[in-house]
Amino acid sequence: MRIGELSRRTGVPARMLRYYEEQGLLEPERAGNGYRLYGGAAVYRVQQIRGLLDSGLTTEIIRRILPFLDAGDIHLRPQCLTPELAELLQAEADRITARIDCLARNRDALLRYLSTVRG
Amino acid sequence: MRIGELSRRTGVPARMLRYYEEQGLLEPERAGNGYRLYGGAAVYRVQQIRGLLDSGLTTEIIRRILPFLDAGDIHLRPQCLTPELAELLQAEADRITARIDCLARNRDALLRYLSTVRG
DNA sequence: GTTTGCCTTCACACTGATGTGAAGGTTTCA
DNA sequence: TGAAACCTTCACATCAGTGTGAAGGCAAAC
Repeated sequence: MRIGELSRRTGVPARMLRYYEEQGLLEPERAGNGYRLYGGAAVYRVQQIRGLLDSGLTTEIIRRILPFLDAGDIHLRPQCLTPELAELLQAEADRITARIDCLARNRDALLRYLSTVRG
Repeated sequence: MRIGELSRRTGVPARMLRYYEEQGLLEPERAGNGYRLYGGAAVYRVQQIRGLLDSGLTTEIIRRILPFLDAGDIHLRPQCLTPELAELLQAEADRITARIDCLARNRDALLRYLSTVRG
């Protein structure tokens, strides 16, 4: 699909799809006329990017961990994982866990208040 | 305590503590000479603010939900909760849940990859 | 063949969170 | 009395993510 359809299907402005590409998060094919061409998987990919951005990750962090988030097959060879990279991924996972804990704690407090007051 | 000590104890630059105050997230007392004076609870409060900011909330959202996050007592009277406010709090709780789901999904994928490759 | 609706790149503006530093007041200590 | 270490306000800069629009190419439809 072209950029307009992807934009419509994800609700993300075409401007941002180009920006995410510039940041190395999307790599669409190009048609002969220069138009960007996205596969169906791009819809999920874009939603994933937006969710992570909205949860406080930067495009730089997302770019680094993105190859390992859908790791079905290709990256499974151990030589892809240098010790430094493993450490980075583990550190990011830990930061994400800290975010989850913080969010869960505060959301629960919010819901507790709501249910108490609502009676 | 004064701003320097709070900064030291939280690791947050004094500059940002003043900014959070400007945004309505902190309300320190003032000494006769104009110095800001924080109570001990400010340490936790600041860490809470930082955690939420790092998880994608804005100072504006934090300001709105903050009074209800520590709701031990004061705000428990139902007349504090207009239907509009309840809706807003519920909507924010839902957004937070969406963030948690997104983060957990991607963190789990990351950890799955790590444990597979590490063997 | 011109209009219409896509698409392209490029540039400039804005916003929120943050860094940096100037200019000056207060307290403490040598 | 003066230096050192606090504090104050104010202003200007930076950075990432986003909005907006200009100038122009391509393609389908009338």
